[in-house]
Amino acid sequence: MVRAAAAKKSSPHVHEKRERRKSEIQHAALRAFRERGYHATTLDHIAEQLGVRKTALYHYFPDKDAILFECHREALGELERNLAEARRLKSPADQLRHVIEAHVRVMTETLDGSPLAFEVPSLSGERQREVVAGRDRYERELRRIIERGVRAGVFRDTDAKVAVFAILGAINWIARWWRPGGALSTAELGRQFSDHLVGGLGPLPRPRLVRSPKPRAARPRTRSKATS
Amino acid sequence: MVRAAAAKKSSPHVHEKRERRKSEIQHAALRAFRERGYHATTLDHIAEQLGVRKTALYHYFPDKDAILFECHREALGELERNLAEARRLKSPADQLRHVIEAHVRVMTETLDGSPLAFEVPSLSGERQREVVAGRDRYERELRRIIERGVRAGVFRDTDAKVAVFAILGAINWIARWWRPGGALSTAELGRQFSDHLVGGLGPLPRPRLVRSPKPRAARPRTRSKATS
DNA sequence: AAGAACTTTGAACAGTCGTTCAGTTTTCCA
DNA sequence: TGGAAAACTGAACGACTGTTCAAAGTTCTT
Repeated sequence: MVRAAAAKKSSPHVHEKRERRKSEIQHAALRAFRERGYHATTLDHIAEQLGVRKTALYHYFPDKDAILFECHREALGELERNLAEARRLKSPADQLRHVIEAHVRVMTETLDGSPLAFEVPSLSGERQREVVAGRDRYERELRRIIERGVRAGVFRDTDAKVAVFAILGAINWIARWWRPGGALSTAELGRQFSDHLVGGLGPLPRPRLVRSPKPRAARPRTRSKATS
Repeated sequence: MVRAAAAKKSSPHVHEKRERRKSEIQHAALRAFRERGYHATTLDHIAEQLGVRKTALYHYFPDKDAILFECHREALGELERNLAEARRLKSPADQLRHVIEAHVRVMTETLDGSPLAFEVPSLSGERQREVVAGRDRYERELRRIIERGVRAGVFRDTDAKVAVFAILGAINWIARWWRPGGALSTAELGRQFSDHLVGGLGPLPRPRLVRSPKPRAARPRTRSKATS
């Protein structure tokens, strides 16, 4: 115990170096997950990118799951930071715009285009619960922004839950087609996404063409309760 | 050879029954893939839902991959049929609206909410190539609709590629939160999606708030060439 | 009712991969 | 420079799971 305490404080920058290495491992893992997905990625794949045997990874993470978990923790942290920034803006439209553009930046720059969001179900037990809780917090906050926008009249009356899912789906899907070094800058991508996804919440410019003879009033008024 | 030919034509409705069973297997597989993803799904999981041992599946599909592949083929077929329907509509906005709503219907009703699109990389070799080719055809067609809308002035001048990715991302993500039996009808979900995603391509209702001092004209004019 | 065709089964195999661990190499500090 | 701490390795294990196959069970046809 005394030894452990002594070892812990022995040298601050040893611990720091270890953290840097952990981060390297995480990024190598993210790149591998992007190519093959979590389950199809072996520890050998990750280790190979680092010029190391897979057993070396166990000095930094207790198991494969933990690598994915740490990636999620970091990503969620960044997203929450974005939310905090957005809260300083006035209008719901600006807030939503900011969150979208910042989220796009996280997807492309921080996560290197990795499909982290796809791999939540790959986490097991307690870890999955924690990540899901964080994700739910984030989604709830986005929903609130939209609901305030609806109340303020800047957004069309819409199901906020569905709108948030549409927005996050579009963003998460970036992992499937965007690659670093593409012609499209992340800033421009973010801008186009926010134009598209925030703009789509505004009042409908044209009256919707009626496709069926049913009167529009017959449209059910239910608000969704999406299970899960 | 003669025997094989005779067996093939022996009875038409035997073949039909076999097809029905294949379809049952596919749907059981889809449900399993939804819960755990392709790689985390074992043949035992699929077989268990059918009250059968996993070896029985080999009478219908040569391997696990083939089950996923057949699901993809069917889904792509439906999507192409939707495109054909859309082509009969006049305006690009209506076409896009129709394709989106029909695609949402495929996601929820046909595919039972299964994340098929997530599992393209799980396919191997030749099969993956075929599915990717089909998907690319679909995406290209959507892009054309948007480009015509831009030329016609009903859509804002926007990068069609990015817009299509945003739309498909939102739709594919449905698999991650929608569950059969939810309060939201698939028709209503489709309508809200098309409102959101088509509406977002219209002219921006409000002038964009300038966040940085850089003049908007400085925005690069490049069209994206997303790698892959 | 009998035989053929179809369907399902149980056992077994083979390859993959996460994980453990004792020991070696490297790095760092006194 | 010597010794401790940290980083890494190689070998091996064990569980899982896709796949094969010969045989048993079932369904259908004549």
